[in-house]
Amino acid sequence: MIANTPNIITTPNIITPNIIEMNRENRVRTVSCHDCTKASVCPAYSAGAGLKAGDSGAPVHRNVRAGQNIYDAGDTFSGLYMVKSGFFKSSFIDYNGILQVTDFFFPGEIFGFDGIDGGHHKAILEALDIGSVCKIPLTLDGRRAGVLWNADTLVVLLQAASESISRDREMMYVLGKLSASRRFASFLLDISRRMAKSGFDPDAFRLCMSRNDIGNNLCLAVETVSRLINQFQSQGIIRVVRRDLRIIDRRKLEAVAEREFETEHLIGKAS
Amino acid sequence: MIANTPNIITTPNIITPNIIEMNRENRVRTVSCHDCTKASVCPAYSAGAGLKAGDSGAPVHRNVRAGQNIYDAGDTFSGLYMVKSGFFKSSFIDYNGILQVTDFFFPGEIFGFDGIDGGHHKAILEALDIGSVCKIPLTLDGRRAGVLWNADTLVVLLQAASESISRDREMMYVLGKLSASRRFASFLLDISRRMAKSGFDPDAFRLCMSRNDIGNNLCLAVETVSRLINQFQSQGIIRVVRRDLRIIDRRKLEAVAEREFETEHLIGKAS
DNA sequence: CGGTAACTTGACGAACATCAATGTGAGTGG
DNA sequence: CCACTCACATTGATGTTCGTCAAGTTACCG
Repeated sequence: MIANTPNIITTPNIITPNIIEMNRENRVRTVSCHDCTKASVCPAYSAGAGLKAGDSGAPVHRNVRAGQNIYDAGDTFSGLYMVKSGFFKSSFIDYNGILQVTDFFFPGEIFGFDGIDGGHHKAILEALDIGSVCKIPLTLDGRRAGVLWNADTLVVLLQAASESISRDREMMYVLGKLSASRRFASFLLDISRRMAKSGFDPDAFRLCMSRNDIGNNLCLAVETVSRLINQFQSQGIIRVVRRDLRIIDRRKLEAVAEREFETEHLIGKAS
Repeated sequence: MIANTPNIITTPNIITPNIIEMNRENRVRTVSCHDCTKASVCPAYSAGAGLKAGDSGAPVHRNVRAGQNIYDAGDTFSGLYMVKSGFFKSSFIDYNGILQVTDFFFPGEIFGFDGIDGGHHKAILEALDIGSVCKIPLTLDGRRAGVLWNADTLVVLLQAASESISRDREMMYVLGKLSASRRFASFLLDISRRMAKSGFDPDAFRLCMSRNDIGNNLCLAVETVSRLINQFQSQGIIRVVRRDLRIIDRRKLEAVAEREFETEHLIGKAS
């Protein structure tokens, strides 16, 4: 999918690793890691600081349109990805052929861990909008890391993996133990938090995914999600127009997520 | 909890790293990593091969009794643990004070990742039986790994973390999408597989955890677990006497887990 | 033994899925 | 500019799974 080394254009900037950016299919431009707004959270930055453009371990930038896949299930693992802009969806197809949305990714976040164990990606990674990612090449042949990788970098990766584990644990809890309304409230708060972390307004944002994706991710029927949106809206907690969402009463939303606030069970009841 | 360096007893064996074993409180004995049956799957083995007993990075062996904790929520992260024998339970307490059983660990498996992100353990790790673990000291001050750790070792850890992520994803799927009977069937198959991997009989083993723990882990009521055990038993799939379980018809168990086999919905129905 | 924790069994209802029908808006093409 | 389409979203009616409550039963440990 990503042209790895062949199309690399060497630029005057040879002190810092260069990034190949592909605009609409074949247009590419190189960017310096130093200019990257995500450098502070990027494991490639510390590791690649001494790399030259064209080195096999140099990060590769890629632009995508909505609906495009970064990788598919079964693709050979060849590195991790840092979201530079846009929003991404991670899903996989279970042995019954049913799609399962496992996660969403926001700018500044790292994905691709699903490919380390076993050497092949288990998930499908799809762009939900126009966006860009930076691929951090990483080879794990046997037990030896790619030559460009030092212990410091791997610690950063280990920390990212650990964060991913923590989030998954949280998610297991949400799926297993929480009612539909608490799940949805938790979901909104999580999105809001990550939006803020990515530099967006935590109280007014555009839901980048469909109701279907939300339902799938929370393991709720689409209809339930729809009803919850309405319920929250009529309770003055949020305000939604299509996919644009505004959190009106964050306190109340948190209360719902933590059960302090008993939501009227409008769902599944004959009115 | 674990005395780290003070009680180390240096032995004649100084070529390989030595392990401190503490029997009933204060009795300790040193063991060589070379004699360890889990060396092939242990990240400490490759990393520690050149260490001497007493070195700060040397693995530390510890024996535990049922009910003892390896670490508690909030404990400072100081390393990962490899299960040498026995069975362990990982749980945490959510912000509502409710206990959530997240995982079980079998001989040869590694736990402790919950402490890497943030530097403090989020989980409580309890021994379900008499057993022993080997602590693999690992410090992550800032972004720098403990001096004894090389890139190779960290790759092993990264792979273990990735496996943990894969397992968690699987679990999210189980919790969110599967019916009670499919969950329980999946649970039994998972236990069986891991039992086999640990060198036990995959078809006849002792459930090391209580019904309560199973229910909690699968996010099912204890009563439901009890009913499912009965149901599976009357369908000739398993045979259970207290905690001793035998898989009679593995094919059928797999079919239940994958929905091919429609379990009679004996539950919640007036007979 | 007797007391407690673990487990089983039954009855009932609530929460949510499912089914079905309708609404809505972004494209597309004339 | 208007019809047409198609995916996405809403809304209502009905049914099933599983949690909850309650009352046993059994093992276990002093």
